[in-house]
Amino acid sequence: MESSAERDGDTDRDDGVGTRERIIRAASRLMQRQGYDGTGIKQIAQEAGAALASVYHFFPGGKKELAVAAIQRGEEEFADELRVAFDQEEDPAEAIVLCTRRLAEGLRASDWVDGCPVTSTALGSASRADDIQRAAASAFAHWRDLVLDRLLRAGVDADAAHDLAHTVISTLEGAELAAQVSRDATPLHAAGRHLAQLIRLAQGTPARS
Amino acid sequence: MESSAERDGDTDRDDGVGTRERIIRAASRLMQRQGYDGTGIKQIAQEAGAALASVYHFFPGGKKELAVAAIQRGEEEFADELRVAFDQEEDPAEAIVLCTRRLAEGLRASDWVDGCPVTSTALGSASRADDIQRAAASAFAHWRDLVLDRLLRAGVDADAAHDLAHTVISTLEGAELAAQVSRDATPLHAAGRHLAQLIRLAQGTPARS
DNA sequence: ACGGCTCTGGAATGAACGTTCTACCGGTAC
DNA sequence: GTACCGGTAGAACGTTCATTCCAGAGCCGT
Repeated sequence: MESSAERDGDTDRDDGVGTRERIIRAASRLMQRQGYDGTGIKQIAQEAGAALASVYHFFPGGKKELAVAAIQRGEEEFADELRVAFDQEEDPAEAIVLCTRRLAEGLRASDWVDGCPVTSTALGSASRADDIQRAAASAFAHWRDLVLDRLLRAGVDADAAHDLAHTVISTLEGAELAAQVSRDATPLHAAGRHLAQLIRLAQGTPARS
Repeated sequence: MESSAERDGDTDRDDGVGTRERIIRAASRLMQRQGYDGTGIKQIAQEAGAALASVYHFFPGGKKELAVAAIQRGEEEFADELRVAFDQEEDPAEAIVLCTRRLAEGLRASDWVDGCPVTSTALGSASRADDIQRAAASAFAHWRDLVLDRLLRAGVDADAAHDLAHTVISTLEGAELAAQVSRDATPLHAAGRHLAQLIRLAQGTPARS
């Protein structure tokens, strides 16, 4: 499945990263910007600095298998961002606010083209390939579990925490989408404030008025 | 290559619905399911029961112009749903809950393929065509204004209402996305509950100073 | 009957798509 | 050395794509 160590003897030839890794990165980034159908395999190979045959060597399942790998990569990236935010802010409400701020920064830095890598890859292709739909669903579930875990540790009631974890992910996702489409970070900032409000409410702490 | 020429509901013969209208409907429905790049113009023409040349006759701008029309159609559809919900429920919080329920029903009825028509059409193509991005942004802004208007009439403080309108749209959008990808209505139901909570909170908080 | 209009049928174009194939290179193992 | 194997280069496959063009259908007021 996934081999974390990608070095044989001396490396640091090209980018210090193996070909397979470069292909995944290129696929993830391109599909994030152009969607599944809008991204060609030849384009991925070129962007990765790899040969076309190499793509099919590492991903014999073709474009679909590549999309699954790209989605899993995107899942890990955002999961890391969530973990970092929860690590930097001990208050879960503040952590979510920090998260929205980071998303807004990333979006603006890319001139509003780098949205959620999972969403754009999965939308439109999920109805044709079950593997892709399953990978995207797994990403959402994984992120939700990270939030759920933090909410439970913050003393939120179990039933409320399950619901709230859903809404945190939905709102983050939707706000990033709205911000990307509108080319304006306001949806993300509003989402951060309101999610913090909901989390504080669920914790039993009186919210800011 | 014969695949279900006409079926499902009504394929809109000459029942007073002109060719141009049928093309818009087909484009909107197909791009909603398959995205911009995943939908071919020939497929749209076939689904609409129209000639390929007719598509270019009514939409000389080609696929891009067609996508803009499809997005505008999707905008109107959801705006109507919002208005109906606000009309049926006098409490804005309950109206949003009703809205999430309707979205969940529609999603399940289509076997989780008919998500937000604007999102799937705009994602991935907006970075290449400014017209499409602008149409999608306008859709989000229009929906937001509908919510904002209702919140203001419900006595919500102006500043709070602006923010809350953003979050209502973001969360509805994100929850529909999460529900579609996960093939599970839970995100929408949770979103309804939490948005109602936020709205009631904003209604009960009088404007300060 | 007429020309003038909107709309359509079907073929054609050139480019891009995903995928497959064969030949080849640089190693390590024998 | 020779044999082998993971990885690469590039051409070729058949298909589909968006778009264009033109000849002709249907209908209109005259």
